[in-house]
Amino acid sequence: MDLWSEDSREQRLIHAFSQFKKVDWNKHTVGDLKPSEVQVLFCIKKGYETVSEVRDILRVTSPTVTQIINRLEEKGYVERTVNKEDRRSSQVKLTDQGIAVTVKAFNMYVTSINGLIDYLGEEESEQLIGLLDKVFVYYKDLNSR
Amino acid sequence: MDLWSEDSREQRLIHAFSQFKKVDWNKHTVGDLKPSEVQVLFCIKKGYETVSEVRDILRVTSPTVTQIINRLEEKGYVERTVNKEDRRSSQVKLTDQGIAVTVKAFNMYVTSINGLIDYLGEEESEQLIGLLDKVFVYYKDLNSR
DNA sequence: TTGATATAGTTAGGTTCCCTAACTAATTAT
DNA sequence: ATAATTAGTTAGGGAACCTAACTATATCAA
Repeated sequence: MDLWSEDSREQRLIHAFSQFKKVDWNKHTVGDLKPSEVQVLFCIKKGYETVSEVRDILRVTSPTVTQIINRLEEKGYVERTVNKEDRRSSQVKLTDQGIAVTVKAFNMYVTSINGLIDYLGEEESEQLIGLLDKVFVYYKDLNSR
Repeated sequence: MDLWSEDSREQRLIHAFSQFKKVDWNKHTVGDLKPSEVQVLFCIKKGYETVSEVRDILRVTSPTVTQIINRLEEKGYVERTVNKEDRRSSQVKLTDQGIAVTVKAFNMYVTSINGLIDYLGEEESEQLIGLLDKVFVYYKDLNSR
Protein backbone atom coordinates (compact mmCIF):
# COMPACT_ATOMS: atom_id res chain seq x y z
CA MET A 1 0.00 0.00 0.00
CA ASP A 2 1.37 3.33 -1.06
CA LEU A 3 1.59 5.55 1.99
CA TRP A 4 0.63 8.56 -0.07
CA SER A 5 -2.60 6.89 -1.05
CA GLU A 6 -5.60 8.39 0.66
CA ASP A 7 -6.58 4.87 1.63
CA SER A 8 -3.55 3.91 3.65
CA ARG A 9 -4.41 3.36 7.28
CA GLU A 10 -1.96 6.07 8.26
CA GLN A 11 -3.61 8.64 6.03
CA ARG A 12 -7.08 7.68 7.12
CA LEU A 13 -6.11 8.04 10.73
CA ILE A 14 -4.38 11.39 10.17
CA HIS A 15 -7.44 12.60 8.31
CA ALA A 16 -9.86 11.28 10.92
CA PHE A 17 -7.89 13.05 13.66
CA SER A 18 -7.86 16.35 11.80
CA GLN A 19 -11.56 16.16 11.08
CA PHE A 20 -12.45 15.16 14.58
CA LYS A 21 -10.55 18.11 16.01
CA LYS A 22 -12.84 20.41 14.09
CA VAL A 23 -16.05 18.87 15.42
CA ASP A 24 -17.75 21.53 17.44
CA TRP A 25 -19.54 19.35 19.94
CA ASN A 26 -18.95 22.05 22.55
CA LYS A 27 -19.69 25.13 20.56
CA HIS A 28 -23.20 25.81 21.84
CA THR A 29 -23.02 29.24 23.34
CA VAL A 30 -24.56 29.36 26.76
CA GLY A 31 -25.31 32.98 27.43
CA ASP A 32 -22.04 34.88 27.58
CA LEU A 33 -19.87 31.82 28.24
CA LYS A 34 -17.04 30.67 26.03
CA PRO A 35 -16.42 26.90 25.81
CA SER A 36 -13.27 27.19 27.90
CA GLU A 37 -15.22 29.01 30.58
CA VAL A 38 -17.83 26.28 30.60
CA GLN A 39 -15.14 23.65 31.11
CA VAL A 40 -13.78 25.53 34.11
CA LEU A 41 -17.27 25.99 35.56
CA PHE A 42 -17.84 22.23 35.26
CA CYS A 43 -14.62 21.59 37.16
CA ILE A 44 -15.58 23.94 39.96
CA LYS A 45 -19.08 22.52 40.12
CA LYS A 46 -17.50 19.10 40.60
CA GLY A 47 -15.65 20.43 43.61
CA TYR A 48 -12.20 21.30 42.30
CA GLU A 49 -11.65 24.68 43.81
CA THR A 50 -8.07 25.79 43.29
CA VAL A 51 -6.24 26.94 40.20
CA SER A 52 -3.88 23.98 40.49
CA GLU A 53 -6.68 21.44 40.62
CA VAL A 54 -8.46 22.88 37.63
CA ARG A 55 -5.16 23.10 35.78
CA ASP A 56 -4.46 19.40 36.37
CA ILE A 57 -7.95 18.26 35.42
CA LEU A 58 -8.08 20.29 32.22
CA ARG A 59 -4.38 19.77 31.50
CA VAL A 60 -3.57 23.37 30.78
CA THR A 61 -1.17 25.78 32.50
CA SER A 62 -1.88 27.90 35.55
CA PRO A 63 -1.95 31.23 33.70
CA THR A 64 -4.58 29.81 31.38
CA VAL A 65 -6.79 28.91 34.34
CA THR A 66 -6.15 32.21 36.11
CA GLN A 67 -7.25 34.17 33.11
CA ILE A 68 -10.40 32.15 32.56
CA ILE A 69 -11.29 32.54 36.22
CA ASN A 70 -10.64 36.29 35.95
CA ARG A 71 -13.28 36.49 33.27
CA LEU A 72 -15.71 34.34 35.24
CA GLU A 73 -15.20 36.57 38.25
CA GLU A 74 -15.83 39.72 36.19
CA LYS A 75 -19.06 38.16 34.98
CA GLY A 76 -20.02 37.40 38.55
CA TYR A 77 -20.11 33.61 38.22
CA VAL A 78 -17.31 32.78 40.69
CA GLU A 79 -15.69 34.27 43.75
CA ARG A 80 -12.16 33.87 45.06
CA THR A 81 -11.43 33.60 48.76
CA VAL A 82 -8.02 33.12 50.31
CA ASN A 83 -7.46 29.74 51.89
CA LYS A 84 -6.82 30.24 55.62
CA GLU A 85 -4.60 27.18 55.84
CA ASP A 86 -2.38 28.14 52.94
CA ARG A 87 -2.57 31.78 52.06
CA ARG A 88 -0.89 31.20 48.69
CA SER A 89 -3.86 29.36 47.30
CA SER A 90 -7.34 30.66 46.80
CA GLN A 91 -10.61 28.81 46.85
CA VAL A 92 -12.84 29.43 43.92
CA LYS A 93 -16.56 29.06 44.53
CA LEU A 94 -19.58 29.43 42.30
CA THR A 95 -21.95 32.27 43.05
CA ASP A 96 -25.69 31.59 42.90
CA GLN A 97 -25.67 33.06 39.43
CA GLY A 98 -22.72 30.83 38.62
CA ILE A 99 -24.53 27.72 39.77
CA ALA A 100 -27.55 28.61 37.66
CA VAL A 101 -25.54 29.15 34.50
CA THR A 102 -23.44 26.03 35.07
CA VAL A 103 -26.50 23.83 35.44
CA LYS A 104 -27.97 25.37 32.33
CA ALA A 105 -24.77 24.77 30.37
CA PHE A 106 -24.47 21.26 31.69
CA ASN A 107 -27.98 20.39 30.61
CA MET A 108 -27.22 21.64 27.12
CA TYR A 109 -24.02 19.63 26.95
CA VAL A 110 -25.70 16.49 28.23
CA THR A 111 -28.57 16.83 25.80
CA SER A 112 -26.15 17.22 22.93
CA ILE A 113 -23.93 14.36 24.04
CA ASN A 114 -26.94 12.12 24.56
CA GLY A 115 -27.88 12.69 20.97
CA LEU A 116 -24.52 11.29 20.01
CA ILE A 117 -24.78 8.41 22.47
CA ASP A 118 -28.16 7.47 21.03
CA TYR A 119 -26.72 7.64 17.54
CA LEU A 120 -23.71 5.49 18.36
CA GLY A 121 -25.45 3.11 20.72
CA GLU A 122 -24.25 2.09 24.13
CA GLU A 123 -21.56 -0.29 23.00
CA GLU A 124 -19.92 2.01 20.49
CA SER A 125 -20.10 4.93 22.89
CA GLU A 126 -18.12 2.97 25.44
CA GLN A 127 -15.71 1.84 22.74
CA LEU A 128 -15.20 5.45 21.72
CA ILE A 129 -14.52 6.60 25.26
CA GLY A 130 -12.06 3.75 25.73
CA LEU A 131 -10.23 4.41 22.49
CA LEU A 132 -10.00 8.17 23.00
CA ASP A 133 -8.56 7.61 26.47
CA LYS A 134 -6.12 5.07 25.10
CA VAL A 135 -4.89 7.47 22.44
CA PHE A 136 -4.61 10.21 25.00
CA VAL A 137 -2.56 8.02 27.33
CA TYR A 138 -0.31 6.91 24.48
CA TYR A 139 0.57 10.46 23.52
CA LYS A 140 0.85 11.62 27.10
CA ASP A 141 3.41 8.88 27.83
CA LEU A 142 5.21 9.62 24.58
CA ASN A 143 5.63 13.28 25.45
CA SER A 144 6.73 12.72 29.00
CA ARG A 145 9.80 10.86 27.82
CA MET B 1 -26.79 7.49 37.78
CA ASP B 2 -26.21 11.08 38.80
CA LEU B 3 -25.33 13.05 35.73
CA TRP B 4 -22.97 15.21 37.76
CA SER B 5 -21.00 12.16 38.76
CA GLU B 6 -17.68 11.90 37.04
CA ASP B 7 -18.62 8.38 36.09
CA SER B 8 -21.73 9.08 34.10
CA ARG B 9 -21.31 8.14 30.48
CA GLU B 10 -22.06 11.69 29.46
CA GLN B 11 -19.33 13.10 31.67
CA ARG B 12 -16.81 10.52 30.58
CA LEU B 13 -17.49 11.26 26.95
CA ILE B 14 -17.30 15.03 27.47
CA HIS B 15 -14.03 14.57 29.29
CA ALA B 16 -12.62 12.17 26.70
CA PHE B 17 -13.46 14.64 23.93
CA SER B 18 -11.79 17.55 25.73
CA GLN B 19 -8.69 15.53 26.45
CA PHE B 20 -8.45 14.15 22.97
CA LYS B 21 -8.63 17.62 21.47
CA LYS B 22 -5.45 18.47 23.33
CA VAL B 23 -3.46 15.52 22.04
CA ASP B 24 -0.63 16.93 20.02
CA TRP B 25 -0.19 14.10 17.57
CA ASN B 26 0.68 16.69 14.93
CA LYS B 27 2.89 19.00 16.90
CA HIS B 28 6.26 17.78 15.67
CA THR B 29 7.90 20.78 14.17
CA VAL B 30 9.30 20.04 10.75
CA GLY B 31 11.81 22.76 10.03
CA ASP B 32 10.00 26.06 9.84
CA LEU B 33 6.56 24.55 9.21
CA LYS B 34 3.54 25.04 11.42
CA PRO B 35 1.07 22.16 11.69
CA SER B 36 -1.49 23.98 9.56
CA GLU B 37 1.12 24.50 6.87
CA VAL B 38 1.94 20.81 6.92
CA GLN B 39 -1.72 19.93 6.42
CA VAL B 40 -1.91 22.21 3.39
CA LEU B 41 1.31 20.78 1.95
CA PHE B 42 -0.13 17.28 2.29
CA CYS B 43 -3.22 18.35 0.38
CA ILE B 44 -1.20 19.85 -2.42
CA LYS B 45 1.07 16.82 -2.55
CA LYS B 46 -2.04 14.68 -2.99
CA GLY B 47 -2.95 16.73 -6.05
CA TYR B 48 -5.45 19.27 -4.76
CA GLU B 49 -4.19 22.43 -6.32
CA THR B 50 -6.70 25.24 -5.85
CA VAL B 51 -7.68 27.21 -2.77
CA SER B 52 -11.24 25.87 -3.05
CA GLU B 53 -10.13 22.26 -3.13
CA VAL B 54 -7.85 22.61 -0.14
CA ARG B 55 -10.57 24.52 1.70
CA ASP B 56 -13.09 21.71 1.15
CA ILE B 57 -10.68 18.95 2.14
CA LEU B 58 -9.51 20.66 5.31
CA ARG B 59 -12.95 22.14 6.01
CA VAL B 60 -11.78 25.64 6.68
CA THR B 61 -12.60 28.92 4.92
CA SER B 62 -10.90 30.33 1.85
CA PRO B 63 -9.13 33.17 3.68
CA THR B 64 -7.59 30.62 6.00
CA VAL B 65 -6.17 28.68 3.06
CA THR B 66 -5.04 31.82 1.25
CA GLN B 67 -3.08 32.97 4.25
CA ILE B 68 -1.40 29.64 4.83
CA ILE B 69 -0.45 29.45 1.17
CA ASN B 70 0.92 33.01 1.38
CA ARG B 71 3.32 31.87 4.07
CA LEU B 72 4.28 28.74 2.17
CA GLU B 73 4.97 30.88 -0.87
CA GLU B 74 7.16 33.28 1.13
CA LYS B 75 9.12 30.32 2.39
CA GLY B 76 9.57 29.10 -1.16
CA TYR B 77 7.68 25.84 -0.78
CA VAL B 78 4.85 26.50 -3.25
CA GLU B 79 4.22 28.57 -6.35
CA ARG B 80 0.99 30.02 -7.68
CA THR B 81 0.21 30.14 -11.37
CA VAL B 82 -2.97 31.47 -12.92
CA ASN B 83 -5.21 28.84 -14.47
CA LYS B 84 -5.49 29.56 -18.21
CA GLU B 85 -9.00 28.09 -18.43
CA ASP B 86 -10.40 30.09 -15.53
CA ARG B 87 -8.35 33.13 -14.71
CA ARG B 88 -10.06 33.53 -11.33
CA SER B 89 -8.48 30.43 -9.92
CA SER B 90 -4.83 29.75 -9.41
CA GLN B 91 -2.98 26.49 -9.41
CA VAL B 92 -0.72 25.90 -6.47
CA LYS B 93 2.28 23.67 -7.05
CA LEU B 94 5.06 22.45 -4.81
CA THR B 95 8.55 23.66 -5.57
CA ASP B 96 11.43 21.15 -5.40
CA GLN B 97 12.18 22.48 -1.96
CA GLY B 98 8.48 22.08 -1.14
CA ILE B 99 8.43 18.47 -2.23
CA ALA B 100 11.48 17.72 -0.12
CA VAL B 101 10.05 19.26 3.02
CA THR B 102 6.64 17.66 2.48
CA VAL B 103 8.14 14.20 2.14
CA LYS B 104 10.17 14.80 5.25
CA ALA B 105 7.12 15.95 7.20
CA PHE B 106 5.06 13.07 5.92
CA ASN B 107 7.63 10.55 7.03
CA MET B 108 7.60 12.06 10.49
CA TYR B 109 3.82 11.97 10.66
CA VAL B 110 3.65 8.38 9.44
CA THR B 111 6.30 7.24 11.87
CA SER B 112 4.41 8.84 14.71
CA ILE B 113 1.03 7.50 13.62
CA ASN B 114 2.49 4.04 13.14
CA GLY B 115 3.60 4.11 16.74
CA LEU B 116 -0.01 4.61 17.70
CA ILE B 117 -1.26 1.95 15.29
CA ASP B 118 1.19 -0.53 16.77
CA TYR B 119 0.04 0.41 20.24
CA LEU B 120 -3.66 0.04 19.44
CA GLY B 121 -3.35 -2.92 17.13
CA GLU B 122 -4.92 -3.26 13.72
CA GLU B 123 -8.44 -3.92 14.89
CA GLU B 124 -8.69 -1.06 17.35
CA SER B 125 -7.05 1.32 14.89
CA GLU B 126 -9.77 0.58 12.38
CA GLN B 127 -12.43 0.88 15.07
CA LEU B 128 -11.01 4.26 16.04
CA ILE B 129 -11.05 5.53 12.48
CA GLY B 130 -14.60 4.31 12.05
CA LEU B 131 -15.84 5.86 15.25
CA LEU B 132 -14.14 9.21 14.67
CA ASP B 133 -15.68 9.38 11.23
CA LYS B 134 -19.06 8.46 12.61
CA VAL B 135 -18.90 11.20 15.22
CA PHE B 136 -17.77 13.65 12.61
CA VAL B 137 -20.66 12.76 10.31
CA TYR B 138 -23.13 13.00 13.18
CA TYR B 139 -22.11 16.52 14.06
CA LYS B 140 -21.78 17.60 10.46
CA ASP B 141 -25.38 16.52 9.76
CA LEU B 142 -26.53 18.11 12.99
CA ASN B 143 -25.03 21.47 12.04
CA SER B 144 -26.33 21.47 8.50
CA ARG B 145 -29.90 21.41 9.77
C1' DT C 1 16.29 30.81 62.78
C1' DT C 2 17.35 32.30 58.81
C1' DG C 3 18.42 31.78 54.15
C1' DA C 4 17.51 28.79 50.05
C1' DT C 5 14.16 26.48 47.59
C1' DA C 6 9.65 25.21 46.30
C1' DT C 7 4.82 26.15 45.48
C1' DA C 8 0.41 28.95 44.27
C1' DG C 9 -1.00 32.20 41.68
C1' DT C 10 -0.76 36.33 38.69
C1' DT C 11 0.37 39.68 34.82
C1' DA C 12 2.07 40.72 30.42
C1' DG C 13 2.85 39.61 26.03
C1' DG C 14 2.91 36.49 22.17
C1' DT C 15 1.55 32.45 18.90
C1' DT C 16 -1.47 29.62 16.26
C1' DC C 17 -5.40 28.84 13.96
C1' DC C 18 -9.31 30.11 12.70
C1' DC C 19 -13.12 33.38 11.56
C1' DT C 20 -16.07 37.43 9.26
C1' DA C 21 -16.52 41.56 6.43
C1' DA C 22 -15.38 43.82 2.58
C1' DC C 23 -13.18 43.79 -1.40
C1' DT C 24 -11.25 42.69 -6.70
C1' DA C 25 -11.48 40.19 -10.73
C1' DA C 26 -13.29 36.82 -13.75
C1' DT C 27 -17.10 34.02 -15.31
C1' DT C 28 -21.84 32.61 -16.19
C1' DA C 29 -26.78 33.37 -16.49
C1' DT C 30 -30.88 36.29 -17.84
C1' DA D 1 -25.35 44.09 -21.31
C1' DT D 2 -26.02 43.75 -16.91
C1' DA D 3 -26.84 41.03 -12.90
C1' DA D 4 -25.46 37.29 -10.16
C1' DT D 5 -22.16 33.99 -8.97
C1' DT D 6 -17.62 32.19 -8.11
C1' DA D 7 -12.43 32.32 -6.89
C1' DG D 8 -9.51 34.41 -4.29
C1' DT D 9 -7.56 38.12 -1.42
C1' DT D 10 -6.70 41.61 2.41
C1' DA D 11 -7.56 43.39 6.89
C1' DG D 12 -8.78 42.86 11.32
C1' DG D 13 -10.04 40.27 15.29
C1' DG D 14 -11.20 36.46 18.67
C1' DA D 15 -10.46 32.02 21.30
C1' DA D 16 -7.41 29.28 23.55
C1' DC D 17 -3.50 28.39 24.54
C1' DC D 18 1.61 29.27 25.81
C1' DT D 19 6.26 31.18 28.15
C1' DA D 20 8.77 34.49 30.96
C1' DA D 21 8.93 37.11 34.77
C1' DC D 22 6.98 38.32 38.75
C1' DT D 23 4.77 38.40 44.01
C1' DA D 24 3.68 36.15 48.07
C1' DT D 25 3.61 32.40 51.05
C1' DA D 26 5.33 28.05 52.83
C1' DT D 27 8.77 24.55 53.75
C1' DC D 28 13.27 22.65 54.30
C1' DA D 29 18.00 22.39 55.92
C1' DA D 30 22.31 24.13 57.96
